[in-house]
Amino acid sequence: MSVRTRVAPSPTGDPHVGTAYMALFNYAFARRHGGRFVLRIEDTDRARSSAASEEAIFEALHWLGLDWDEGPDVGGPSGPYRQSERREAYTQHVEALLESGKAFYCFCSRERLDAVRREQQEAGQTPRYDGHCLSVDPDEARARVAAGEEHVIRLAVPGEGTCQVEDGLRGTIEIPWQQVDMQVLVKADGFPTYHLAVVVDDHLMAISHVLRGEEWINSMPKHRLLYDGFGWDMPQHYHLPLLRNPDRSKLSKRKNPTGIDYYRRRGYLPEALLNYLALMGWSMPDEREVFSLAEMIENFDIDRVSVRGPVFDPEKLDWLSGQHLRALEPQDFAARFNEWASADRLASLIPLVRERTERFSDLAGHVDFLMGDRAPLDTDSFASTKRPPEECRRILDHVLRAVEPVESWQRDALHEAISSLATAMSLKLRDLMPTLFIAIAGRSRALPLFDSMAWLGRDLTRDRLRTAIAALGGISKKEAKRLERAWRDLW
RNA sequence: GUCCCCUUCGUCUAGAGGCCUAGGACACUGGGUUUUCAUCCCAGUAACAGGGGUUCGACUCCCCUAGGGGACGCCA
Repeated sequence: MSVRTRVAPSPTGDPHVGTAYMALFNYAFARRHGGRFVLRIEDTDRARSSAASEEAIFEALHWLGLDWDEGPDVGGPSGPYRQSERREAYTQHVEALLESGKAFYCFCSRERLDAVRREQQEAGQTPRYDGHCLSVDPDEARARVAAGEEHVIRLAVPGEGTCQVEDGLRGTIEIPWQQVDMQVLVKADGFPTYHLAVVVDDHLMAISHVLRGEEWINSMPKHRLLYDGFGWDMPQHYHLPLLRNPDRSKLSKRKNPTGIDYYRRRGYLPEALLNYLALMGWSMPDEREVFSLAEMIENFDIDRVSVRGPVFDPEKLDWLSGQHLRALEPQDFAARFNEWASADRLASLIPLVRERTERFSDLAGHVDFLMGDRAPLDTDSFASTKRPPEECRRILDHVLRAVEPVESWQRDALHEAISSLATAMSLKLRDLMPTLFIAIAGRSRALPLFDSMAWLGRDLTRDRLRTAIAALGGISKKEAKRLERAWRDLW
């Protein structure tokens, strides 16, 4: 059997380092075994998926050099590779499940579902569908569906016993069926959920080995039921550990920069990021730590993956980046630098600096905090704002919250979000700005701030606000509560 | 709360019963090279969560406890 692996990101938001991590291991595994690596887009969530995000995923993976043999943009024998374009496959297969009684129509209202869930939670049980619509006669159900009644399709789950599943890294895992929910397979909008789509697609695309995040372990029984229901063999599954924040919770953008683009913009070499990610849970047989993607592939052995959730450590990434950078020949170094400080990026800065420039030598001084890192900050850095650290922290905390929901990270949207924040705080925008200038640019006079924030991008901006707050003494648990309340009272 | 997974230096890890006085890397500390800084080199601090077994022998196997994480959505 030939080896085929896949990475299956969902195109919502900015491409995540977790996606790069999964892509890397699936890529290395496929290459090591002379197999094929597939990119599949899981865009079954109509509300959140976007074409822009999909494009950003392609771009990010290309930058990393993790090229796929089959995918939505390059095609392949198992296409289409976008789940939204594979709907007949799902409806056709779920029909078989319906006929054999392994899936059933459900007409329950969300209100009823919420009520049931609440009761179960109060009774200390695992929230789970109570099987209400299981008792609806199949013919009656069909009639109701035909009459246009809103419905979903659910997976029928055994009431007793335990399910055994195999994880390549952990061995046999047993989960009581009682714990497994009668998962929705097809939503009211006719789109499949992840669980249906992933099983159908992995089979139809002949995926032989699934390397995915640990968060999916508890879904294996549902998938097992589907594979059995279809009469298919289950691919070998390996659940890789989740990348962690320093507090060991799952790596999240609230606590860490998680965008691939963040690392790209800060000038990390893609090979360094890949090298670092490879070290998260995997090691070379000879314990070498600095290596290339080719060397990783050459030595890749899934059994050398450890299952402990590794904390993402930016300092070690920095060191690795230095190792790769210094290994470059001067002309390559220059070429790579050129690539990073691309003509397009530079050109996008010109409108901001032109009015302020008389000689080219003025330029570096203007864009230093954009192309480069912002100067390191401490409490004194904010002296010019004439605000005590506590107030600066409050402003920055609230700015962080205010820009969080901004979808299109553009100047006008940022301007609007922060203006309304100022109004809500009973401040003039210009009273709020000095603090923000220090946090973002590191000085009180700099290029237009909203343009700068837009240019920096979401992660970099968020990171600067966060590090500025830390420089101001940080936020204690008590203060966090106070800020949370103050924020809520604002609106 | 229920279920599942995990537990070696601060962090990433090596370790598949005796090779372990537990090795390496980052970070940190000290020293050296260097006009500065950085690089580089050398040295140092620092860990098997706890308790029971199994065994002649446990970091390695089993059980319990504790801690951490994850899942419990018509999100993936």
